[in-house]
Amino acid sequence: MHESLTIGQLADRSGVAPSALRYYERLGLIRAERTGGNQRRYARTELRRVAFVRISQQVGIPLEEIREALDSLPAARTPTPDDWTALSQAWRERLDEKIRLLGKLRDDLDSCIGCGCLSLQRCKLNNPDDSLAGEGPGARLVLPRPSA
Amino acid sequence: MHESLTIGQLADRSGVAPSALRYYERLGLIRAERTGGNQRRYARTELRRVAFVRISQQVGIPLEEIREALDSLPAARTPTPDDWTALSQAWRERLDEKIRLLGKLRDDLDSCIGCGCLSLQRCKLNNPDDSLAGEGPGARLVLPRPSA
DNA sequence: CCTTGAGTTGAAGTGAGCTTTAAGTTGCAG
DNA sequence: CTGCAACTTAAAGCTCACTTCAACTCAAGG
Repeated sequence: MHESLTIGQLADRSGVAPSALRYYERLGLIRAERTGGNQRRYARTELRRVAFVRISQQVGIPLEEIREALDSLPAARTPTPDDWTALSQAWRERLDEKIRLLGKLRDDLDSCIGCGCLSLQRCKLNNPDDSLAGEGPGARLVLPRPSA
Repeated sequence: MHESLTIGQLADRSGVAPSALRYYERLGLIRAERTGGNQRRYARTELRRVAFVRISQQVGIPLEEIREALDSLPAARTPTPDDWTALSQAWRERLDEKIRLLGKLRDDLDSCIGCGCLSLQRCKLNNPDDSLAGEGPGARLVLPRPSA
């Protein structure tokens, strides 16, 4: 038991529930071999994939986009650290941008809340170009969402 | 027509859909008077409440918590700028914390993705104490969510 | 061999935050 | 006073990211 992991072991090691792991597999985020009895067996490298998924979620990236990113990893060989680093580079830019926007929100917060402006429309806090928008789930047309 | 606003006018000015405004009202986030014909009429100060709701959402605060915060505003008189500033102070702390955590995530990202660690459990990126967790919607036990 | 815990599936449920729909009422411009 | 856009409601629908359930099957220790 150190070549491959059962779903329970992967769950314990990753901190992600088995049901979530099965869900991720359905979405194509991770993959598993099967035993003769149809049970999942995970290569240890899947642990890294799961880690990447969780980190990406914390950056506020939806699973579908994470899947697209993971699809860019070489399928033939086991991804090298360099592959992973390349992948995380784009995320890092999003992270930087998010941090920048939150900083702006913070700087604007007191002045805008305390000011006389009653219009979100003109308010710099609601400027679409500066929006932190377009994050998560839910059924909306255009609007922002909470995030990590 | 500059004493009170119709729902359409508030929607236009706030950038929030009428359906969302009605939803906010059901949750107790905003209030409206009614005309003889049962249509909503909003005081201009409601614009500020809507602004506060949207800003708070960008900070990653769920509507229920936003409601609790808004409930702390004086009901009797129209809230002063000072009232709003006091209210936003707590949010500002959350914002600072969020920014700090995202910064840490960013600093750890390359090193952890590039490193040999395969365990989210021990990895500083997944340390519960450092978690960006507990954000948004969805049915989960413990886990983080995307955010602004 | 037998029991028991761990794993399997598909389908349905959950929760946040809305939107959409249906069926009707109001308000104001012409 | 008529016509039409804007409003009203309750209920149902939607997305995301999962969890829970029911009904099994598998794997391994005693």
